[in-house]
Amino acid sequence: MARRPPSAPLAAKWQKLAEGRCAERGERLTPARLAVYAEMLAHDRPLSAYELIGLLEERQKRKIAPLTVYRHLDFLMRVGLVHRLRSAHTYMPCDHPDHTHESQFLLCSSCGHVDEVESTGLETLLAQIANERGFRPNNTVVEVTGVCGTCAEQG
Amino acid sequence: MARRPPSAPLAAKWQKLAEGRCAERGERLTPARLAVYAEMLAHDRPLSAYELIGLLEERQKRKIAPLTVYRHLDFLMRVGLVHRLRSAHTYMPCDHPDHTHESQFLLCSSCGHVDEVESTGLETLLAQIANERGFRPNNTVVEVTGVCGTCAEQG
DNA sequence: GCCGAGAAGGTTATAACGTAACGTTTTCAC
DNA sequence: GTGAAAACGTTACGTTATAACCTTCTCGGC
Repeated sequence: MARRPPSAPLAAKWQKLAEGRCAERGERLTPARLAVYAEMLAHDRPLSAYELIGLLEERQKRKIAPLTVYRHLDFLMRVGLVHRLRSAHTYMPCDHPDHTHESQFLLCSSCGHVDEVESTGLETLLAQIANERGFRPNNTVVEVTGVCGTCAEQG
Repeated sequence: MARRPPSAPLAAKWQKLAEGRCAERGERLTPARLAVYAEMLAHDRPLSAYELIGLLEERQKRKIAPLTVYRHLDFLMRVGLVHRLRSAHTYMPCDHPDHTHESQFLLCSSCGHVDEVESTGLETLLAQIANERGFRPNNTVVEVTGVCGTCAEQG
């Protein structure tokens, strides 16, 4: 890459965490990948791949192909920095990037907020259910759509 | 509709259950809706909306618009006869159509088989997690992708 | 330094999934 | 029969995701 593309501002703390996560796995956190991650962190809500494309194009003043962003998203999910929300066809940064884990999500259909939950009890129970059936889990999706506490109070 | 469209053969038992389910809710199980349901029952695997369109077009020898099938699928999901698998963008008939319930799914990435599980323990736990956060659940997706017992044995 | 292998990135095109807007037909209570 | 609501059809479109292929970059070994 001739020049590093302009990126959203990224708190040093997050960048360190991201670099560490990639280094652990012998993966490369390239500027292009970092730019996608930074763009996601710059917004406090889940973004669709095409929203990301639009934001990145605006920031970098150039055309970006869908495949490019999808590849970066795949990478970021592989190293555990990003989650995909299948119910909403959106992606969001992991709220607990300091360790690898399965997550569960509570998606508010009113305000769009997503609460990332880590319930070991739930994970254990799911593992048990799979185990009873000789099933070897690979990837688990737990997404609850509804109305969050804040929105529920407001009517 | 002038003539009832030719449908996949449908065991009387399933049709009775489907009619019962619709009657309970004051919903109409029209021939077009039944045709979609029957097509799904005629295959022992989850089908995508567009696979369904193809199968129905072949059987009925006429063009069918995507929207038509999506509407019928929405109806069938609303009355609880059909589930949507978000991980796979597919739809399958409910394995326990004799009562309403939340389901969890084990999807085998090797043979494509889907095991529909009903764990009240899991439902309770999910309800508890939501409740602790003041969250009012509306729809819950639990999908575990992996390798089923049969495929795991075969290597 | 340089060179080769593999990872990463870019480009074009297209497949797959899903919905909007609008008008017509059917059903059913009255 | 008649009016209202549900169901259905048609055209067009928007969104999400991947295929195939080629170029560029990175990094270890010489």
